[in-house]
Amino acid sequence: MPELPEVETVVRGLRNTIVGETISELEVGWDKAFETDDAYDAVVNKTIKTVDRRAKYIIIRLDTGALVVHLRMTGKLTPVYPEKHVTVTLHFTSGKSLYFQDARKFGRMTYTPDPDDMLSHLGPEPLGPDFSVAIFRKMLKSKKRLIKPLLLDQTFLAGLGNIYVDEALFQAGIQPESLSNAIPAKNAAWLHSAIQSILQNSIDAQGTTVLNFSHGDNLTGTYQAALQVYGRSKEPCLICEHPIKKIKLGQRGTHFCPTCQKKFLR
DNA sequence: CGGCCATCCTGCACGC
DNA sequence: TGCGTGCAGGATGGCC
Repeated sequence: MPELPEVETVVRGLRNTIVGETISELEVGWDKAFETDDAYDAVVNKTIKTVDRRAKYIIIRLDTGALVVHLRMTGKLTPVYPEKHVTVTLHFTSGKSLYFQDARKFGRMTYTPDPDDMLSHLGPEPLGPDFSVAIFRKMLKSKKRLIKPLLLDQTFLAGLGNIYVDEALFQAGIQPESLSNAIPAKNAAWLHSAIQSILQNSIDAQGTTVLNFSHGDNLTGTYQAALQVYGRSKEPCLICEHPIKKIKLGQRGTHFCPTCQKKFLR
């Protein structure tokens, strides 16, 4: 499923392909994918000005207002007509189209007059300029929550998904059931560093690959091979060879090394 | 407030 | 081979 780096790659592709296009028609193939209420008039005959990313949301800004897209698990945006699972289509006056393809139908497209307001509940961007180690330490101290569900909470920190949280906690030596306010300063700094490097390395890896903008189905090549705990249940830890453990935490599959990652409770 | 649960969906891995 | 079952997951909202 698309994590933040995949969404960033999609956004960069869209900047090259749909900016400047004028929407001539909005076609909804799956009602829940786009609540149309007043959207039709707000969207048709509008021109795409910019494409931005906020966390895992894609913001397609129009003359006024914006289309906000979340790909969730299986969503893709592609200029090539996919034979199946098309939930929304934007047709352009140029004759081109943009297809929202989503096999599992979790993805959503929304029209909003004010995207910044719509997304104002989100926490800081992990790669943003304000997300310093000092700030992060304060954020962790201010909560008394299990670290894994906390990192997945988009109002706390925006853009991390299940896979990258498991990887970041492994790199920082923190057991996922640790309490946020009990994490030592050193581990908090490692976690901060791990979050940023995992995201940045993954973005860089995709940026160096030739990809069309329909990319985003899976973790591709480079980064897939770099996963150290996710999906490696019962396989030996790459550091200590102890079997990787998998538990359920906050409804999510959670992978960690019981010996390399310490459980901080107070 | 924090944690847990169900919900939405369908492809896919697995077992018989 | 083919079928049935269960799992996967991001975000939201309800409940205790």
